[in-house]
Amino acid sequence: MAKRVTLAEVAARAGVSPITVSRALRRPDTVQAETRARIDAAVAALGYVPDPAARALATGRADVIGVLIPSVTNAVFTDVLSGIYDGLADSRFDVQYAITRYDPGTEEKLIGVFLRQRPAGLIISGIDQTDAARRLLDRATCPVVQVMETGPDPVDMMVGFSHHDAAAAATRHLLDRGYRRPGFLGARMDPRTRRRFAGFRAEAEAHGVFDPDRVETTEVPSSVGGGAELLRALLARHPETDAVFCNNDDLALGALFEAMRMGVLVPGQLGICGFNDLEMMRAAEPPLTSVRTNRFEMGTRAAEMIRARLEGRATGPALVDLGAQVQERRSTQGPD
Amino acid sequence: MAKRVTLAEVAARAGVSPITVSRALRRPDTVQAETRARIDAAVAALGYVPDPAARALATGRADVIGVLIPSVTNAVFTDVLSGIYDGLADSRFDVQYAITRYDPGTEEKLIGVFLRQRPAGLIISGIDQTDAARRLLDRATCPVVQVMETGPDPVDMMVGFSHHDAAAAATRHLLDRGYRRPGFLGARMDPRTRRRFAGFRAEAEAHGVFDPDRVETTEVPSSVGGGAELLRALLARHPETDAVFCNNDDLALGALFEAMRMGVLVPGQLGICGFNDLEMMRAAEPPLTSVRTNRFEMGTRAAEMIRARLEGRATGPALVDLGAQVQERRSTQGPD
DNA sequence: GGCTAGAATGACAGCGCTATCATTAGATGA
DNA sequence: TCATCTAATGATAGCGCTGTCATTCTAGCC
Repeated sequence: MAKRVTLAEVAARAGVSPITVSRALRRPDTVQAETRARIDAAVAALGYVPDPAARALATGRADVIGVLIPSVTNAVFTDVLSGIYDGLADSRFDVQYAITRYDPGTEEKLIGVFLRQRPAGLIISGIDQTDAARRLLDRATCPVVQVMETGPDPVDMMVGFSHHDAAAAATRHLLDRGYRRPGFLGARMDPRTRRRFAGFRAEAEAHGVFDPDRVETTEVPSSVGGGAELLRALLARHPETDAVFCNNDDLALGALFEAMRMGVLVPGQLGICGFNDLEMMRAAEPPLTSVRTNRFEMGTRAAEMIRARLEGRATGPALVDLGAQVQERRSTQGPD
Repeated sequence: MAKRVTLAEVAARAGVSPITVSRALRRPDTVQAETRARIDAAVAALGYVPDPAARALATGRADVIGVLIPSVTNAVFTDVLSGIYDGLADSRFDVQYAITRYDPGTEEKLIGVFLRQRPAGLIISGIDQTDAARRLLDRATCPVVQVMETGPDPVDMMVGFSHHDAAAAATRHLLDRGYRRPGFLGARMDPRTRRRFAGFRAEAEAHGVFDPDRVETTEVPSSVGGGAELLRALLARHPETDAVFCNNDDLALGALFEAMRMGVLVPGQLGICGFNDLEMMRAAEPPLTSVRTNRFEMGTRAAEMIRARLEGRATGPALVDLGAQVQERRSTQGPD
């Protein structure tokens, strides 16, 4: 591989001491312009790149932002990841991520592993950490951001939205459009999913239209095919159902296809509303109503909050609620 | 944060020297069972976790597998990433990824950054590295795996399939089913996309049915909405088109929805074939034909190849072709 | 001229771990 | 019994960098 070039070699070539090179690289303003120029030339000539491990050992800090997400094959999380990556693009920080597989125990273990590396910052998904994980985080000396949702008692900072309220708003939209026998389709009932269900339920109950038997859920991960199955099962039991709030867009898309197969007209006989507002929702036929969650921005904001803290800049509020917006489309135009 | 516990503290508690603790952790068989037991107890009692930076500095090797992918919001790559992650799950290695944004220059830079950390292994996407990147990789002292496709002259190891041949097979399938005026829809014409187009073209030409004017492409990233637009544009110019080979599944889904909007019957008036065989293809109505690319397995195999090399186990062939399989579904059943 | 403040640079030690060689204790064989 | 070998453990140094303090130099001032 590329021959290792050390600070000392750069220093020798520039005719200065290693520590001066180190300074020139990290705080250029503390080194005379002329010296800096010689050093820069030597760096370029030798193709020097600092060794992150040595730096981490010497400073007791790694220039790493750790990110914990449940899954990397779920677009919801990769959108956030992408935002984080973007928000850190022109910084000295690297993103290092790990996957919890929706398991709090795994998350707890990974938090420990990350903290041992003294990361510059930590971004974790959601608010459902174990007690032990919570204690670890409370003692962390780096900024911590919880993303994906808002809730009481943040560890440190938080960017997200209320899944309960977002689901309630979507449900209200269905009722506003005249649907009266709404059902709920859900897969992989993780905590956020449950809070969405709670929002659906609360709103439906407030209008006296909640029927626990029109709730169709499964523990398996969500998928388009799963959405089709859930709708089929629900309509078999409750053909009177006139709308479904789907826990996410994959399920909604599956529901749409299944409705087509069954000859059920959308939106006339069945309203369909998804959650997350993936790009495909707008392009579907009929276009599918969904709830826009600002995932990319969640990532960029989380990154920015950490950077502001680390760079000693003024930080905004510690809790940022990005809200969620019901994107009304034809699939919930109302019953015939 | 968790108080730092060093090797020395563990050693003191176990009544041995630090180096013995180090050995007990890394090569337990070289330490007497009784000693090891004392050490393990001390490790557990103190909650010791090794400092990766110090280890990397001392060994000149980081226990990191670097992964370079073009994008993290494209399911194609995250499936591979997920496979890699899975294949490394019970190992001492961490995955560290970086995003090239489909830009060879960025990729080149990132390869340099990664190599500087002396990773245990490197996984990169595709075969279109710059000359400079290629030179860097050739001099790398760690295993390197190119994933996503196969090609001549691997840097080291390779797992993938021929995009050209896979596209040709899909095209042949369309022709076998009786379609005679096939078109091509493509977005973000990166090198792999181009090779798929070349496969389509070669096969269509071999059957005398290629018309360069039935090719509709755009440079913007692919999306469902984009697929709809491309199909609309193609059919506006060439209403005689009786089938489309779509460069990926998003485009195919968009094409399906657009066909619905236009009242074009699928598969009777228009056959639609996608690429990658995402889960939704099977669940669509009509179910959409696509080309299965074994992305998760690509990841696990790449991880396994690196592990085998690092652990000195017998390595299989350096070039693994996982092929790609046309999944025939109703959307290409044939014209009326 | 002598003194001081501040800017620029350097010397030194050490971060936590492991590679390398050295040492010790016990086993083996003639 | 003594040399010889092997297994187990230890002492030492150093990976590449940066924190801390020390030193040098220049400019400015009375």
